[in-house]
Amino acid sequence: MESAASDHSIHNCRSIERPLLSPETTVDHDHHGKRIVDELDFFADNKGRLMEMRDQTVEVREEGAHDHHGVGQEKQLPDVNIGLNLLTTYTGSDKSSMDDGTSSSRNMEDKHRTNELAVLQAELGRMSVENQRLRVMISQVNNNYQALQVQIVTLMQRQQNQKADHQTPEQHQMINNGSVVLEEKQMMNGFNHIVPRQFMDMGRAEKDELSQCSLEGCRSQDCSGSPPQNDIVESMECCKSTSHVLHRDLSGRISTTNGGEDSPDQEFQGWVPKKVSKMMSPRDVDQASSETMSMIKKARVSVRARSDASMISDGCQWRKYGQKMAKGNPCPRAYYRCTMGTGCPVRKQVQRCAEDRTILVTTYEGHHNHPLPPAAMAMASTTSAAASMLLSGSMPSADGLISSNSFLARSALPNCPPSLATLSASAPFPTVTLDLTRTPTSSEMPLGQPNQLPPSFPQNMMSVPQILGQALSSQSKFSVLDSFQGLDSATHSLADKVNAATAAVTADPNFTAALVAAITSIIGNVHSNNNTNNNITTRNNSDSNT
DNA sequence: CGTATTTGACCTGCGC
DNA sequence: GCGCAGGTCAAATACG
Repeated sequence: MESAASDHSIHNCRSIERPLLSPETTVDHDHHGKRIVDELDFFADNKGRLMEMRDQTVEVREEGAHDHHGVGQEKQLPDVNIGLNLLTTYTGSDKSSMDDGTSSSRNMEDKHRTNELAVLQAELGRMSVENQRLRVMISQVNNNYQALQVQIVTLMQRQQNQKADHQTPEQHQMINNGSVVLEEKQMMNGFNHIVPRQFMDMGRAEKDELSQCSLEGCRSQDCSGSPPQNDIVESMECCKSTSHVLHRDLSGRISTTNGGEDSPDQEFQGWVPKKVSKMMSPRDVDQASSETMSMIKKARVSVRARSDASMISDGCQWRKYGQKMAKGNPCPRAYYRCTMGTGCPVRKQVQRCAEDRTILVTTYEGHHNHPLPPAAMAMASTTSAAASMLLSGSMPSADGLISSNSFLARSALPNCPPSLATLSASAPFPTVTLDLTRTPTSSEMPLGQPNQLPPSFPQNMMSVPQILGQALSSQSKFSVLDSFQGLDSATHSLADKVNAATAAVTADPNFTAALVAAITSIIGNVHSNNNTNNNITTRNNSDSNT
């Protein structure tokens, strides 16, 4: 009976999706030759704007550089210069041959153009100053971030030393095992590179640490049935084990003794086969579930966007592994997993809104354990930061439990309009919802930014990096820090600077996409390109040299 | 033939 | 304990 209804519903929904798969619809092929059916390119508009902005930024910087040397405008502004020379030549050499009547009018025209030129020059000068100010701000942000990073590394090393001093005999035995020693070495070798990623993936790191622990637990205790992991997974797990130290120490919550180290919660094992969890003893499972599920929730980031496409393109490769009818929604929910990295734990659910089927709801869960292409960096960093923020806010601090709702609402997304980003810590999973189907009102726009976004979808998508950049790249990260460490003053001042920089950036929508994407990339992937923040300037410098 | 998708079955958690 | 719903698995199928 129900199945008949479900089938009917499925059929109905397919009738919605089928046209998208019809020959006249776009069936895309990415560079890997894999088929991507009718995706909405989430950052296509953004990318285009990024390219535009890059060019514009280069121009501004060139002008600004000349401006600082006090050089005249003729060299630096060839376009304007051409007009000026033409005017000068024209009014000078041909003046005698000109009719008197036309001559006076041309003089007026020349004066008018000269005034226009002066206005333009003043505008350029103002833009140059603004540009310089933004560069200084970004530089300050980067410096402060690096300083914090150093503190984190120092803290991690200190805690790791303490951990080594207090290792249980079991752990000593594990480390004496050859493979584990190798992992430890790899971990330490990649230490400096891992830190920023861990910093971003703190929320997931907690899950990952558990998966790592569960795997190690299998190796050390039930090695007989443990399936061999490939090298990639091994190395990734090494990274996770480092984050394990970081997060446990910072949160001060996860027990370092006996079963806590081996908590085999299947919920956090990424794509480890179920066989692994089944090999856990019931005692371990119980202990793990009691320890982890009581304090950890699965953080999710949900994005609502209007789209006729069956899936939004976020730069990652996804493989569909299931589809299910959800209660209360006639449209089926599709389940995807990331296939860009081996054993990547990231999943996403795609479902159309029951009330408005033009709205596509994409829910991300987990953090990528592999390098991401630039196109995927923005969304991945966003979801990572949002999930981390959510977990950090819902996790207890040293002073006690932080109310996730109030804490997050006030500190995590202070610049994000409530209508665009909402936080929910309700069961079963805490979720950040970014509603891209709405346009913020002027009163909702952060930092007094005027509402310049028409409600049409492509324009609306421009709000994504704004929201993400403001709310997640800056604020959420610091809220994570605040909840973990006693770096309040430093981080608050840093947050203030980021706020100021963000305010300056968002004041000019033309800069928003490029700068926010850059900042997001910096925060999300500092370890791989620690000078990414300088890329804006260095690249422009190199461009200006060419 | 290899890979991706589909889809029914199965597992798990939760409420009653 | 039972049923429901969400989530995942894996064999079957489709596709290039």
